[in-house]
Amino acid sequence: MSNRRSSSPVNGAKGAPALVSPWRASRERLRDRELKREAVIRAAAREFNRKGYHNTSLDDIAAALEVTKPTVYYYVTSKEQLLFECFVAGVEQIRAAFREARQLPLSARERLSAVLRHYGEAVASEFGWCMVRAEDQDLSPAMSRHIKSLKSEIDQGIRRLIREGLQDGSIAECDPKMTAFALAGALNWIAHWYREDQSLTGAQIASAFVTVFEGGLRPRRGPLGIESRTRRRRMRDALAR
Amino acid sequence: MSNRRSSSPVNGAKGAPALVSPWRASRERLRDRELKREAVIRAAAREFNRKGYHNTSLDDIAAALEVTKPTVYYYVTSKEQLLFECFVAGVEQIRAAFREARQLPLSARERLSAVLRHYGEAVASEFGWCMVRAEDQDLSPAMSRHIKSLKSEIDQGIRRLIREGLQDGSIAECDPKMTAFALAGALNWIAHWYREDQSLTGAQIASAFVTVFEGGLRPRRGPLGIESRTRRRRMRDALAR
DNA sequence: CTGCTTATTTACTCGTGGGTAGGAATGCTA
DNA sequence: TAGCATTCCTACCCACGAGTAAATAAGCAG
Repeated sequence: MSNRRSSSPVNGAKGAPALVSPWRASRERLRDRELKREAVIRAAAREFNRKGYHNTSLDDIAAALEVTKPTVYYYVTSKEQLLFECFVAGVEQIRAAFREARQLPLSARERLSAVLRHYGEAVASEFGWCMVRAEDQDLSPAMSRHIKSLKSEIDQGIRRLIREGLQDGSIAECDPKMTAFALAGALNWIAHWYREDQSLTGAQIASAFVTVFEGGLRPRRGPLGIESRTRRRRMRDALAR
Repeated sequence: MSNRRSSSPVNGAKGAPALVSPWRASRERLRDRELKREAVIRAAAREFNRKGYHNTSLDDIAAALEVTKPTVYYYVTSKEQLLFECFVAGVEQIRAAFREARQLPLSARERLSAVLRHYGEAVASEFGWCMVRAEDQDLSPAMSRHIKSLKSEIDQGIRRLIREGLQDGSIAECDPKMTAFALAGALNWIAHWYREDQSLTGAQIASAFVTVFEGGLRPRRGPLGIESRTRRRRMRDALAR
């Protein structure tokens, strides 16, 4: 980094100015700037995550970066935009999950499960809070519309996978709309409690959830093993009590 | 209502002053006051529900009641308390659901489903938003602790029912903690979208969710009917594509 | 009628926080 | 060296909203 300047004049003196373009420095500054901008957005995400959008001031975010408020404003235009960028960062992870799943040579249910696992990981990630809890109420009508359309896209993607599962027989009879709400809701909610209990990774939680969704609460009647029969007897006893 | 006062003097003139106690008026004023207080809390719940806690000013709440801000402060001591009262009103419905379910002579899974149905209705109710989205971050440490303990009580209640279901065999093998999170999360999330789509009642939504939870996504292999076999073939075809 | 209580108002205080103006470093270009 | 762009800071503005002081209206008690 710092030696660039000292070597530059030497090359320049040899008559090869094209080799070390004079634009290089400015390109690197641009890249620097982009990195800093991302740092601002990540810092905002962390603070929102910790204290909520309304309880986080731009002074807080600036302090977390060890700069002052106007510096933050040098990289973003408003607090609202900051939230929006965090939101988009989170949503992008989920959209990637859909693209990836589309390639998999699996039944629709298995593709859905793959998407849900990624979905859960995204919600437990740094931007999960912003993605899940960015309230339309906190944003201008224009941004609110934009966010709603992104959310709707994800919702429709899940419903579509469910419908495909109904078609290929890998998913049991159900109402796609309500089922999609139930699945997404369970995963979204992770953002509310994950902070407090980090004993599991996002991936582990998502997998546990998917297992519940796939199997359901009601026990499946396979060939009855010994413990299954015991259980059934216990239940009869309990009911007879 | 209004004729009571006109008849009072007549009774009083007959020499039966004890019959119309002089305290009665003040007792009624007290009751009036309580009714007004409840109206304030309900109005707050509605406004929070529409615009969120931070985007609702006490002036808004007052305006909704067609009074002024100090009047609201005559009935509650702070905005925080207002949110807290809304929260408690919501939670109380759920606690009632647990008490009720305890009496039912059913398997644990069925009792759990009954609780979840009431739970879903409560979340879709007037106070659902406040109950579900009251952020610890928005409240003083003392209230935050109080709210957390109430929430935890509900969580433990669900886990307990799940454990009972594992014991009596009515619930399939699962991790009680994660399963409770998944179920509660799906239902809690209703508060995020129910405003927008009121085509179903809270009870209908809750029932649809419970059906999904109980059955699971994976089809159950009963005696294969014609359509089940067709589905399986379709799936093989899809996979072979 | 007089005084006490309840209920509600008008008219404020004051802290907080989003956002900005304008200047000072820093460094690149000519 | 001057000159221009980038980056960051100090010092502000100002709107909004929680909460309050104090006055007023409306009953009711003696």
